[in-house]
Amino acid sequence: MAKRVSLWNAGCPVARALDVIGDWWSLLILRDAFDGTTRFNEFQSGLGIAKGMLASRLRHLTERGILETAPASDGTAYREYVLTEKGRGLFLVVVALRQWGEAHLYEPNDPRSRLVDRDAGAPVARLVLRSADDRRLGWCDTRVEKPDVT
Amino acid sequence: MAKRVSLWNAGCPVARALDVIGDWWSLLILRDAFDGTTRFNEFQSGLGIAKGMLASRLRHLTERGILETAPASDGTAYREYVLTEKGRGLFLVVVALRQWGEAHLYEPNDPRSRLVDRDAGAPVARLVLRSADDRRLGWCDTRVEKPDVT
DNA sequence: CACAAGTGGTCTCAAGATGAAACCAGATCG
DNA sequence: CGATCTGGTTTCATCTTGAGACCACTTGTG
Repeated sequence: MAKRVSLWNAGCPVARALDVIGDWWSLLILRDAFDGTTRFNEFQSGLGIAKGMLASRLRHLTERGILETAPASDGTAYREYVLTEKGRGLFLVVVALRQWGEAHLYEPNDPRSRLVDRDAGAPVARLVLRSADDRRLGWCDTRVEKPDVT
Repeated sequence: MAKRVSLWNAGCPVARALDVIGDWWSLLILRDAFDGTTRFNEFQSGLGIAKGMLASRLRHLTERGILETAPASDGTAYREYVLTEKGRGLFLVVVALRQWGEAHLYEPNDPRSRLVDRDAGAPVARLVLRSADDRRLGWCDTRVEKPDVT
């Protein structure tokens, strides 16, 4: 689905990433995929998305190598959508969004889903940015280095 | 700008976060903001966004407490848009997107911007998800725990 | 096997979101 | 003071999205 503007050729990885998953639905579809959803109808009823949109998004994510279709694991002739390695790489993006949402968008006691460690059952730790030599870095300890234009 | 569907009341922090910054332009605006952009015209020419859209997005981000307007730091009577504490919290989301883009969307030698440690000048380390007791966690080591519905 | 229901879509149409460009008021510059 | 820059608003044409009808194939039921 051609966007009005394509960022595909941008020299910035953020822009290129958004070109692939920057629309309203893609990250929600991925969130559900990480949560175990695999079937068209599951996505559709879970998200309340229009079928046409869902078909278009799933096609797009598949073309971009984030999802792939596989024969249904329950033995029926239907297909299911599963995350590829590349798609699983987006897990941290979803986690970062979740942690920001938890920290800034809820009152302390609002009910909300939590991401927990499967073994311990405890909430996961907050993500932290570190330098190559393992110092903790904040936003202002970093800068963006433009590519060489030589 | 009311979206067709609002996710604001979702019990999922990911959905609620996307309700705020899930559209095509918001994360790009934030990326530029993290990169030091503060003025309307800077955003507009840097992104190639239509002025109406930009005004609408900036208003939205301001209403949601992610940006705020301040008197221009250069002494003129103009205003500038700066990130709030809440907005700076989105830094890790942008970093996660960047790292995924770098890892999966570029050929090894394609030129691209990099996020580097300001002191050492070296690229930052990859984000890692850890448990409360500091074990490294992968996607399948976690699960989403739904809120109590008692 | 016949038939109803479920799955995984496509197609169409109205409404909403977006891009482009004109226009404008106040601030700044020379 | 007039020209230009900044930070928008308004309007309009176009693209995207949501809702729902429709359809082919699969599965389940008797």
